[in-house]
Amino acid sequence: MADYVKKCPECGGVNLFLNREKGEIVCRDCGLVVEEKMVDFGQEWHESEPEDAAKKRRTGAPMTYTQFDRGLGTEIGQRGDVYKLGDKNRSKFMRLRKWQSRISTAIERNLKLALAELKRVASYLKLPSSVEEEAARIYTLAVQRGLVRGRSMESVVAGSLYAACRRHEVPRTLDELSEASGIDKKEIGRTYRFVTRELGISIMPSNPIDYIARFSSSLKLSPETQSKSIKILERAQAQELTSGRGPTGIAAAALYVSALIHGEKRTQREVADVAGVTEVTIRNRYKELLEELNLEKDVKKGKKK
DNA sequence: AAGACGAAAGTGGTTGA
DNA sequence: TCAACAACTTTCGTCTT
Repeated sequence: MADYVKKCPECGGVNLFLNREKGEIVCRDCGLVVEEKMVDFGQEWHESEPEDAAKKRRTGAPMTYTQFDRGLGTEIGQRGDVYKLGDKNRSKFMRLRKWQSRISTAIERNLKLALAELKRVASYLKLPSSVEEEAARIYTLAVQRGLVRGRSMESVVAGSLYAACRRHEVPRTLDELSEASGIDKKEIGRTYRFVTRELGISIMPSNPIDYIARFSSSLKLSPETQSKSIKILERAQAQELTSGRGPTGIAAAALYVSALIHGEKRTQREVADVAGVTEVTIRNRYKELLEELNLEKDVKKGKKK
């Protein structure tokens, strides 16, 4: 499912990730979309059954959204970088301005505020623009369904972003979302669950491997260590070691082991902080990994270096 | 002195009656 | 709605480097 190719033109990172499903290559260090072959990011409720009018109807007025999607989709295709962000924003707000004439002012005003907040949080987290767009779409749907009622706008924004991250397999932890948005972690989790359930958005359980790139670069580990940890994770998954466990803990443990193997020792504390788990959790996962995958000898080899 | 290890008790979320 | 349960955290004492 994942291939690693060449280097990111923006930051020189090696964490380029090809997502075949969506046909895009994303740099996981800086979030740059390096290449995008497939334009349509539309959700399944739009694209999967274009002729099925009954199903379409359940999300309200699909044509408006489809146009919205398409318009943005072509923009994302450009080799956007920080310097071009300004242009993108401008055209997005132009588009929003167009909406003003069509949509009631109450909803429109809320959206404007919310999208500004969304943009702020997204850029704080350095999220790819595709994720930001997805989150905006989710939020818009949530507003139309009246899901914001009784909840703060900010928490729904955070929840939408979290959902968008998960869908695009560039996961951020609830802690990170919480720090960026200033919303309580629990609250984000709640609205996230609520919104995804109400909108019928299905989300795969997040994969520990998705966290590796980011943790690894925070810890300044070598690419070898990083790919080794992914191999470890793949083996662990094959042996059902990962199910039911928190993905961040497993990712952290795999990274810790593989750092030991390659003689790039990091303390449990360091890894734990980056991953947002405790040392104890790392130890537990670490122990499981060692005995299930007999990595003891490899670790010893690493120590000699 | 710092890190690693493990036991024990506590917390918040999920599940199933 | 409530109790059981698993994963994770907190805290703390001991061992290792």
